[in-house]
Amino acid sequence: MKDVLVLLKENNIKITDERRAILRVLQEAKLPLAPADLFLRLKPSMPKANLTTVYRNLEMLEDLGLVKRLGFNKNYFSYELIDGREHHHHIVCQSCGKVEDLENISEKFVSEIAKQTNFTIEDHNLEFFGLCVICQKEK
Amino acid sequence: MKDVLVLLKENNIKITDERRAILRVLQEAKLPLAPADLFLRLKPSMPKANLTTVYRNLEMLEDLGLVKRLGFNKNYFSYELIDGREHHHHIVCQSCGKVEDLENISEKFVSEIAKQTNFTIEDHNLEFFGLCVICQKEK
DNA sequence: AACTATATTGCAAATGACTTGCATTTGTCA
DNA sequence: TGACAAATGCAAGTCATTTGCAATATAGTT
Repeated sequence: MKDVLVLLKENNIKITDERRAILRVLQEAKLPLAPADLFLRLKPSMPKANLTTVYRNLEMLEDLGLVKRLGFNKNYFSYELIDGREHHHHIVCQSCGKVEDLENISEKFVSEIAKQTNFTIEDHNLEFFGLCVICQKEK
Repeated sequence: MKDVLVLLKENNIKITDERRAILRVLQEAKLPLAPADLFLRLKPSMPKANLTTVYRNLEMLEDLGLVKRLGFNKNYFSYELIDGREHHHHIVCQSCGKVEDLENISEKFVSEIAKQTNFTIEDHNLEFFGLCVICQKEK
């Protein structure tokens, strides 16, 4: 968490209560949060939290590369703290909505695509959808 | 294209001028189109085309599995005709926006994820972003 | 501790993609 | 051709997200 504060300072970004709270909630959530959801979780400890500010801060954190925006929901984006985490992807249960992380997706795979297309690959998004173990049993 | 008309009939869906035109434009585009873009391309041959109808028809075509909705643009979805095409993915140039198809992504990859997570995998979205050959040279 | 420059916030209003209600029109099939 | 269900057009609504601007807070500097 130290690194984050340093990075903010380096970018002339002031450390406000709401920012600290947003970072904390993201960290505690351990799952991608939609702005509205983050806002709700912020409220208890920060009654004057403001949804607009949440949006602005998520955008700022994304620009700094501290947060990743994920588009697997139909009507809104979710945001996840990158912190020092490994690059990873997600698998989403289509029945209960649970999100699990996928670590260890081989980079070999990405370089294969680069070779195939001659693109320089800067980023990639891999999303998997299906039924988690619990929801499989409920069928 | 015959199969499409048969499928529509089987679902009590009427074949209207606008539907024929939408299918033709999607087919000619050979790339995913946003509803607004599709609407523009529709206009010349169909001056009374209506954006609401475009939305409604894309949704219907998606429900029938004739069209795939893609979310790699920030503010809107794009739609691509599936027709008889192989399941495939896309790589998007972050500079010029060009979209290329990726065929031959190994299914081995998907089954590996299934084993790792114990999910039943129903769907997946793989998107790659980078610089195409032309835009690499312009740097 | 007060001062200043600049960043941040809060609120209300705007935006823009997409959806919906409903009256009118059109396709299909007997 | 006629009847009925489905499709369309238009206007209005929805909802996530963005923006303008005035008020406030932060972080150096005196």
